[in-house]
Amino acid sequence: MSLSLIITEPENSFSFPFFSFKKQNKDISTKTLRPRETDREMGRAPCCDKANVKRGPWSPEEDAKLKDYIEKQGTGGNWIALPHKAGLRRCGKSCRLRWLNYLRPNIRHGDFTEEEDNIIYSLFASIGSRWSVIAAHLQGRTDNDIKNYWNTKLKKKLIATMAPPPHHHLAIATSSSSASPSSSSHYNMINSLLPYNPSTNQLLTPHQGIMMTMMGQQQQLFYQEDMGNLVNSPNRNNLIMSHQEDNQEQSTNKGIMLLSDVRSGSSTTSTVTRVKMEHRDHDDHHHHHEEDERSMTSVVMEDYGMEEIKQLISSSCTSSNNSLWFDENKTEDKFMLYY
DNA sequence: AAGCAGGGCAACCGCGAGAAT
DNA sequence: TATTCTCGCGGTTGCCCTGCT
Repeated sequence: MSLSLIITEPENSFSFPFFSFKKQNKDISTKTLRPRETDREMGRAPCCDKANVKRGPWSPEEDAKLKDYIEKQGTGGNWIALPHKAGLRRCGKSCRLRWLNYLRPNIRHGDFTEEEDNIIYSLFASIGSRWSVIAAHLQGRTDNDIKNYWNTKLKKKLIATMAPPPHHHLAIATSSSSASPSSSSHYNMINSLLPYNPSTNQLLTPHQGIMMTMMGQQQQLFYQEDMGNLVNSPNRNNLIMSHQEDNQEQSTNKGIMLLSDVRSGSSTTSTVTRVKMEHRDHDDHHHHHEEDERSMTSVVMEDYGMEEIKQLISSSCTSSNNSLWFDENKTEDKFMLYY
């Protein structure tokens, strides 16, 4: 049994509908040359003279000064120099924050509508806590506002309206099944959860899925199985896909299929990974799955590109229990099939 | 009325990334 | 190419207000 699942990842970020994360730059060879390290060693000069700048709440006079200056002169593309020019004893970052979150025109505060709630739910489910992106979808709202609203109200609202998950959870970790490990990135997502509603034996909608993610409970163990690699080359436009004959009961045949691309020169390698769920209180299932993993066979599907694979899987989603999610915000050829 | 606890929110902090030099 | 500067982001902090005892 493997609790880790590695997804090949060609870009710098990766998001699932229920959690997202940024790829951290762990390249030691370049990291040692990064400005951050150099700055730290040398003692980075602060962006402003902390001793001579005012901190804390803004007074109406300061607000007026800042607003007046920006409306007349603009920011000039330099927030650091702005407070001096505007006659303010404030840090440039503080000015920027004040302007963006409070003073700029058409800002709205408080009284989030039901529609806005739903947008936040939906976007949080698909991209996670990228508040600036979420804010971009809500006219007049700032990322700070949404973040505060989420942390203080929406989260509680969700918890209050949804029952805690009784039995099932999906703990997902990353693992690699890539045929080209040199181009792979490994992500550790052990604490993340995938959506699944045990009472209906179905995966959850994005809205519902947030709840599971937020609960932070991992009462169940799940495992992943490798489904092999898809190889899609312009020169050899075949797909080689390992698959497994699944003769398990329908009730256990629930999970998530992850497809992701790794481009290497003219060819693209796509990793296919299926994550399945199991009942912790049924260890027999657990062993049964392990046996199944060994019975993988290979087939060749001619003339399928990534788009065709998507369509193929899409067209196979005839059951209402299935859903296919593409990452609308990313450009990678990556999607998930819930089944 | 005073003290305390919790919630809400504005502001701060530190970091990564990209632009500029 | 290496270094520095600046911006923008998300997480965190801390103040203030409100309600409860």
